[in-house]
Amino acid sequence: MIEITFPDSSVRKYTEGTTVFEVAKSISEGLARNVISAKYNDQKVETTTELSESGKLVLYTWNDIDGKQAFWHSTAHVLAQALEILYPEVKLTIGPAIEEGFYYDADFGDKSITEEDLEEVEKKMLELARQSFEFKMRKSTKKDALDYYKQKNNPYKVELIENLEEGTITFCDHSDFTDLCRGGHIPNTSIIKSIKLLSIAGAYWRANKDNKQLTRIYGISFPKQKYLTEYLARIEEAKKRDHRKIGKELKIFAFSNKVGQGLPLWLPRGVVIREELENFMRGLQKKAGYEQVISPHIGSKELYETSGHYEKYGADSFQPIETPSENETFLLKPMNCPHHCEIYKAEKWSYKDLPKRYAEFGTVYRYEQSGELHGLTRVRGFTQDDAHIFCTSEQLNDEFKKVIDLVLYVFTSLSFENFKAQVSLRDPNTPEKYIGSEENWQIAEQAIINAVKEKNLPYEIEYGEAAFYGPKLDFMVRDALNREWQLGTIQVDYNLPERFKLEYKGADNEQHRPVMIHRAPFGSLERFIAILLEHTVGELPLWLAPEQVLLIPVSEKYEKYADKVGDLLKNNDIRTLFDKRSETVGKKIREAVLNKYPYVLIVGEKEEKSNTVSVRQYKNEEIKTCTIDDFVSKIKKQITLELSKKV
RNA sequence: GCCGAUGUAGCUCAGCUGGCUAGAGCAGCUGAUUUGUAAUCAGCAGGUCGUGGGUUCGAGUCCCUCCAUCGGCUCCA
Repeated sequence: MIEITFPDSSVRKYTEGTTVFEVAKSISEGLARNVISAKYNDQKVETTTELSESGKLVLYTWNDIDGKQAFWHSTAHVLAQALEILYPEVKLTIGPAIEEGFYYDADFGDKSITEEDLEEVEKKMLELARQSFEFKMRKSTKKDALDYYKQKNNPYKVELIENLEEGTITFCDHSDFTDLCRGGHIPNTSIIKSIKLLSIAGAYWRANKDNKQLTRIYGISFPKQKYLTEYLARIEEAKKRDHRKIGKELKIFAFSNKVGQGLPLWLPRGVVIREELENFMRGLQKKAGYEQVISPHIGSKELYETSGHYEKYGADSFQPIETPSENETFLLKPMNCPHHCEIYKAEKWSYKDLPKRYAEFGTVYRYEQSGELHGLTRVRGFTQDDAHIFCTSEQLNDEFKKVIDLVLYVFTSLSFENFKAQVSLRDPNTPEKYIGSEENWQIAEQAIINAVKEKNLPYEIEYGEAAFYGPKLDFMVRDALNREWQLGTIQVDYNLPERFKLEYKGADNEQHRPVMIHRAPFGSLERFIAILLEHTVGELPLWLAPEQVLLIPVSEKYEKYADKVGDLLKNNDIRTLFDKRSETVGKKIREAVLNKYPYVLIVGEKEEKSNTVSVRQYKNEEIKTCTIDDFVSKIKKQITLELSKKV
């Protein structure tokens, strides 16, 4: 007999060799029907796996992430099988489950697969799935495995196997198809009811661009047709809130081939949003003891040689700007920090002066690879809400926490709740990628971890994601299509102060080196606004709306009164638009709704007589009538409320 | 940069396997209408069919180049 412990810590006894499925059945028939995968002693197992020793068992159904992963990974096997049938020459590589769905990377040789071919593959997959093949794991010796793939002329699998330990090599069979696999499958193919192959992409073998590029086929599958329909509907819905679409519709930004790719043009309505956000940030920073500075868009090559950026990124950046004078070279600034270091150096400082906090909405230029550009979230010219804090080591922890508070305040004010903190540390295996001493790195990394812990911020640690000059804390947010983007960032830097020989006079009358904190709560205004547009579907809070009020007179006769109302609103700094066109009220309202104006005011005979306005709020068909003064104070109150959300 | 797809009017799109002067809706302009809470009517104008080359009697349609965009990969200060 063996003892099996379940997640609720209950223990049951079974005879040796009982399968996972039978265990599920002993609990309930329903569970047995739905169990599709399991973990035994933290190892992925199949439902057919026989349990031969006591241990901890976790059963998974479709509703568990691990269940879905097994489901999708199993579907990848079916995809591979279909590919082998339809393209006998194909060389299979790997096919894992991903966050949503699965992919399979394959080498099709000279043949190129297009999206039109996917339909046929999909059909074949469904045809195979319906035949209810069981997934069965089989052990193999290293030699047999190598022989099998050598005979199949598949160098990729051979490479994979060569890196595996003897005794750990398993295959998964279903139907007459077999694939090298470590396990984690559903019982059989028949529970895959619907499959959608989504797209084709190139992907390098082992994610190394020096290797051959393989064809990657992405797909997703479900145990019910209904789930696929819902999934596709959700994707469609997400596309509607894509900031590129909203930005065009609401005339917020544009791109022009003539100006250049990745260089956004801000339209007047977009500029209102930007300026409001900038003013908001300026206000917060002023309160928090920051000082605004301004630096030019270019800097001499020497500046970046001092900072170390030239050596590190010079070749992959916008190339140097030459002048009529010889030996005079400038670079477009890829970041503001070197300039701010020089601002710090413009004066001599005592420990009593620190921390110095220099803030600037600094526009920087980075030569991103063309394939990587993406709307406003990945561009070649953008404006950071940048600031650099120069402080003593003793002040570091405190300053870092203050910055976290600021970032959290900003996020909360804009109703971003779905973000996560990522602590980015060095990749311990490639120390040569980073500049600065080991000791300083350790101090900096510890400072971040301490601050995050003290703030009770949920976080995860990513090794190898640090900047080359220091570790960082990033705030990650997902876009409408579930892609993850970095917004706010806080970075500790011991290196630039060293390189620029920054100093302050300590209480001991000796010169000391300050610590530098880089931080940008928005990250960049471009990316922040992009995510904000998706987050709000373009329905911005009142304080950010490019136009807050649209005025519609019922007919020409009431334009005079409308003008009076408009003047009053404008005198109160309420952004007001007046629709004087000779169109019907119905049409004007329709357009106002499409443009997502927060308030529409309609004025006619009634209103003129009583000195009132008819108020129609966005997404609210209920019409309210109030005096102009009441309306003005209502708007002001709403904006104050929006801006004073508490963390 | 790499793999794959796409590119027709300001916007959204139609244009079958190559065949009259390339179409529609919205936006725009002109006129009529003076409107009470999601589209008033009529007329007009607007396109070197992304770019450059080629095949053909004939190219928006077929082939190649380049550019841009989209989905990924790689990269990311």
